[in-house]
Amino acid sequence: MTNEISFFENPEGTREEILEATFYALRQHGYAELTISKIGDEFGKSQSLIYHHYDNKDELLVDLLDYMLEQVENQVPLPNQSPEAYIEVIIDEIFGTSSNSDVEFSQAVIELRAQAAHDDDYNRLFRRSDDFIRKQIARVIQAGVDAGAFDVEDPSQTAALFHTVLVGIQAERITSDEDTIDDVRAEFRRYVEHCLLSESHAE
Amino acid sequence: MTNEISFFENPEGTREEILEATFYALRQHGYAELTISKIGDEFGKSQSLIYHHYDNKDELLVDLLDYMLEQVENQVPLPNQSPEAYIEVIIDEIFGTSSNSDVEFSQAVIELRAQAAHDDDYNRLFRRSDDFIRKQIARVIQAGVDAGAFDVEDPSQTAALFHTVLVGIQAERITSDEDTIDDVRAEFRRYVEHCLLSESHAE
DNA sequence: TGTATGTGATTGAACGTTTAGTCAGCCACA
DNA sequence: TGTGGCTGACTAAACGTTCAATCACATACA
Repeated sequence: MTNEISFFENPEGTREEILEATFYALRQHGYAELTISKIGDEFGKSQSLIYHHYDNKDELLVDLLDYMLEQVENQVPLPNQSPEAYIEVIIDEIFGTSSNSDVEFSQAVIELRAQAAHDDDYNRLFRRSDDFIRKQIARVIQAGVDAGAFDVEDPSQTAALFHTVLVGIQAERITSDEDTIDDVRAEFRRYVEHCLLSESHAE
Repeated sequence: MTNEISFFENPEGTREEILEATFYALRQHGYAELTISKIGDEFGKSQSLIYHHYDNKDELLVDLLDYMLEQVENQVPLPNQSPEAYIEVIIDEIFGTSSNSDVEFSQAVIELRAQAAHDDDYNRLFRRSDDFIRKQIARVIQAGVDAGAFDVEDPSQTAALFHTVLVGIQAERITSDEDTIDDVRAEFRRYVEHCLLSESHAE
C-alpha cells in the first residue's frame, strides 16, 4: 500500500537473505568491486553457503537485478485515480522523496543498467522493465486524453520522454546536488502544464 | 570544426596511446572486467610499459575520464550562431547521429558516471563537466530570452532539464531501440516549441 | 522410546586462476 | 656512456569456485 521502498524489510528464506546481502554489498562497494567474499561478510554467514543456493556469481547477480526490477515495477502506482492525480504521483516517483534509501536504490539500478551494455541477460531484463513502465504511463496518458484532461500528440511518445527524464534523474543524482534536481523538477512541471494538460486546465 | 567525435584519431605520444587503448578496452570489456592486461593487449605493447607512464590503474582511469570529459566539453557547440539555430544543434547533439562511435562513447561515459557513486575523483570530474554544460546551455537560452526569441521562466532551470534529457538518453541508449529514442526526440521538440520559443515564433 | 536414515544448512580449507604491481635488465639513440 | 622507452619474468594477494565434512532436524521403523 505504501509507496516507500520497503525493500528487503523482512527477507523470507536464505535465498532472499543472500539477495539482501548482495544488494548492500553492491551499494557499499559498487559493481566493479563486488566480490563473493564481501557479499558473504554482509550476509553474516560463510561465502560457501552462497554457492549452496546459487550456481555462480553471475546467476546471483542476475537474480538480484530481476528481484530489484520487480520492486521497481511494483512501485509504479496503480491507475486507480484520475489521470491528473496519477501524473502528480508519477512526477513524485520520478523526482523521489530524496530519502536516502531511495537514492541508494536508484544508484544501484543505474550501476546495473550500465552493465547491460556488456551482458545480454541484464539487457533483456531492462528492456522488459522499461517497456512495462513506458506502457503503463502511456496508458494513463491515453486515459487522460480520452477524458479530455490531456492534449498530446501521441501518448506513447509523451511517455517516452517521461521515462527518459526518470532515467536521467537517476543517473544525475549520483553527482548532482538537490538544487539542480529541483530545477529539473520545476521545469518538468512547466512542460506538463504547457504540453500535457489541455487548454481548459492550463489556464 | 566538424562535430564528429574525432576521438583518438592520431594520438600524440605514448600516454595518449595508452589512453586510447584504455578506452577501447573499456568499450570492449566494460569497467568491471577492465584489467591492465587487457589494456596492454589493446595497447600493442607490454603492460609493464603502462606502469612506466602511470603510477597505478586508478590514476590511469581518472586520467581517461578527464580526457573524455574534455572531449565532451569541446563538443559543446560554440555560441557563434543565433539562439534558435544553437538549440537545434544542441538537440542534435543530445539525440546524436546514432553513429556507432557516438553511441559507444556515450556508453563508456555512462559506465564511468556510475562509478562516481563510489569514487570521489570521478564525482568531482562529472560535477565540473555537468556544471560546464548546463551553464553553457543556460547562457544561450538567456541570450535567446534577451533577443526576444525565447520565453522561459528561468534559463538555468530550462538548461537543467536539457541536461537531464541528455544524460537520460545516454543511459537509455544502452537498452532502448532507435524507435523509442525517436519518440523522445519528437516529444522533446514539442516541449521546445511549446515551452521555449516565444509566442511569435510558436505561431 | 530409542535408533537408523535421510535432508538441507553450514563451514573451513583448499584449488587453480587472475589480478595489480615490481624489478632487473635490454636496446636504441644522443 | 649514459638515459629513457621498453620488455619478460616475477610476486603476493585476491579472486571465484569446489569439496569433504559437520550440524540440526525431521521422518520412519522397531
